[in-house]
Amino acid sequence: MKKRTTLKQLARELDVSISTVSKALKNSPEISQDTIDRVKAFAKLLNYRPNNIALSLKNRKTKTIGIIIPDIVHHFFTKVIKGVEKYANSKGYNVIVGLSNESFSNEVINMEMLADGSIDGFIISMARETMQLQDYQHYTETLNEEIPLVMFDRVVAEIPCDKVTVDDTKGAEIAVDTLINKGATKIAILTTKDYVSVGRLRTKGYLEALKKHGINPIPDLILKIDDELLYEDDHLDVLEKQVRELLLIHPDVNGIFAVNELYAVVAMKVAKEMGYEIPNDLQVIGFTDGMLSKHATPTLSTVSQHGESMGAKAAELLIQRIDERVNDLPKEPTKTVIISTNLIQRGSTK
Amino acid sequence: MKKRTTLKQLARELDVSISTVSKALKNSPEISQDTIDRVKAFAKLLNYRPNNIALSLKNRKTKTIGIIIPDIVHHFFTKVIKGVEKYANSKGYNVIVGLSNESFSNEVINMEMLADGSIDGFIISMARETMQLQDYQHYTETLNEEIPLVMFDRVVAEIPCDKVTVDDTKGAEIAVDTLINKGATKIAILTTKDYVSVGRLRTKGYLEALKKHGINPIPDLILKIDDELLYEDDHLDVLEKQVRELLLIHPDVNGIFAVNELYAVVAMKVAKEMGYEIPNDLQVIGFTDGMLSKHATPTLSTVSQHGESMGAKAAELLIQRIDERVNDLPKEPTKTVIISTNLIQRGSTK
DNA sequence: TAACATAACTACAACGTTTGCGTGTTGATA
DNA sequence: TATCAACACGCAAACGTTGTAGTTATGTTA
Repeated sequence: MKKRTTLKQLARELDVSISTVSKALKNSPEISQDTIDRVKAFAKLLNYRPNNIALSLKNRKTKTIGIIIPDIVHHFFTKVIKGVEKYANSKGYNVIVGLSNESFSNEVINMEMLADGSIDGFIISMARETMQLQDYQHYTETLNEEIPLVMFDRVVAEIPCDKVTVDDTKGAEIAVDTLINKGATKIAILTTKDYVSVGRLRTKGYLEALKKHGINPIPDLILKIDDELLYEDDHLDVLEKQVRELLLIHPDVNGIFAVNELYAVVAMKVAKEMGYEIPNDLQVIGFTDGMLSKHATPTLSTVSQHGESMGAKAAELLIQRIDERVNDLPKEPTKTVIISTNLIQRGSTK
Repeated sequence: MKKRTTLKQLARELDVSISTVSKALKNSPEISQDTIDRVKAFAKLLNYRPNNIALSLKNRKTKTIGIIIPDIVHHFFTKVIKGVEKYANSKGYNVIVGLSNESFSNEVINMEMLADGSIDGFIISMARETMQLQDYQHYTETLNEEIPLVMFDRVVAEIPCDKVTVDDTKGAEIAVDTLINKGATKIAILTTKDYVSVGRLRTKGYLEALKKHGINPIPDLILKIDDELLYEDDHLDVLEKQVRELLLIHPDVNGIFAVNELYAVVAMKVAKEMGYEIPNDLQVIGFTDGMLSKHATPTLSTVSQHGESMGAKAAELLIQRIDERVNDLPKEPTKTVIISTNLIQRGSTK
């Protein structure tokens, strides 16, 4: 295997010491201009590039951050990665991606692989299974090892770390509020089981909006979907069936709020098949502004989560913590940044 | 900054040498069982984990591969990453992601950042700008430094490296063939400018299918869209307008083949607005099987690219090259693996 | 009891950097 | 002609590992 150019090689060939080469390349005043020029010229000739691994070892930092997400085939997470990447790159950091595939053990394994010194800190959104099991040991261990950790979107109060979330409750409330203001009187919600924090919070917002308008919630209209494997193709049928049943029993539903865009799009599809005119007979609002929302028919009104901003913010918080750690600065208390949502109105609402 | 447990610390506290600790942890026969047990117990107590950076430095390999893609907010690339990740992880590799955002300079910068020893090899899909400029110096340099490189999807013949592509021509041909067999007689194609290799190849397949059936291509029906910034929201209007014009001038078009799913979905939207019934008046087939295809109305028939397989294959090829390199094996000639496509028939065709 | 084998360690170099400090050579000063 | 800066550079340690080559004791054999 051909070895890359090293300081040692340059030193040998130029007949000076390694330190001289190193210093020359850094324009150290200790070195004569003459030598500096010679070294630099030769280094360029041999295409010398300092070895980052050696630097990482010496400096005890890798300038790399790890992001662990449940699923990359998911527009929202993809946006977050983009935000993380952008900010991180601007600060000279690289981003290493780990996928948990919603599995607890994958999450643990991935984190362990990276916690061997490969990264300076983590950005994480919990796997579904982790939320179910409520086993957060790997997070606390990471924190114990003083590896900074920032959670986003799917967070949990028990872990004392910086967090970036969306104001799920508020976003949902505004969505439902809008539905009501646009004339919807009987509004269903398509949400997830309660262990998914975002589902729970968005449901809360839904209920609050109803309450504000003096509407009594009807249990039948709250569809808590078991999203296990939902993004695997076949399992959407279950959702379709449930929506169909709901509309059969309550044909006068005229508003639907879905906690993600996929649910919303499926709901629209079923409703259209059943003869509903959207938005005239039935108005729909989703959550998360992805490809589907933009290109569904009709286009879907939705609560935008600003994934990219979330990613950038998470990266910012993390890098702050890393600096704090390496410079032995006093520890700031952990903070939770809430990225505000906004409602994008499109064709599925009046 | 708290430092992690190292061999040195263990050695000091156990009052043995560093080498003894290292060997004990590896069950070396040189070390007495007694000592092995003591060391291991203490190591576990202090939660010792070998420092990967130090290992990377020593072994001159990082067990990390870099993947550079034009855009992560793109279902296809996302699938590829997933495939790469899965395979790489199974071989003990981590994956570090760089985004070029379709920009040449970003691509170069990203590659340079990683070529400092941070990774053992690259998996790349070219940025659009790189294809336009046809400046491949950064690839050849990488190759010169003997850093293995595998290109996928957007590849170019000039670079002597392993490649993974889809049989774009064949896939397109089958799609158009199917359209014809299902009764379409006047078929338009929505494609990209020719510098995008996949666009060019798919157009070729389109032409071949027509030829096979003795249909004369009509230049008007070949829409080469400048996809600069296409995925930025506003710029879809341009596409819409062009499709609309096409259908106004040639209202008897009864088949559309689009080289990606977004074009297909937009075309369907425009056609529906203009009163076409899909698939009765007009049949549509796209390329790339993503979220949009599955959830459009009607659902979109499409040529599936098997992104995940492509990613896995690329990772496999790359890791082979890395092994070849570190073990100084004889160099195999470069190969190009073609992942076959298949047509998924859904609602947009009869 | 001298010679030697064996078990159980330890020392050291190396991977590629950076950096504080030491050192040898100039030329100028007293 | 001693003395002393200033200059230009080299040395060595450190980051955390691993593996090869010693180095001790102890025990065995002739």
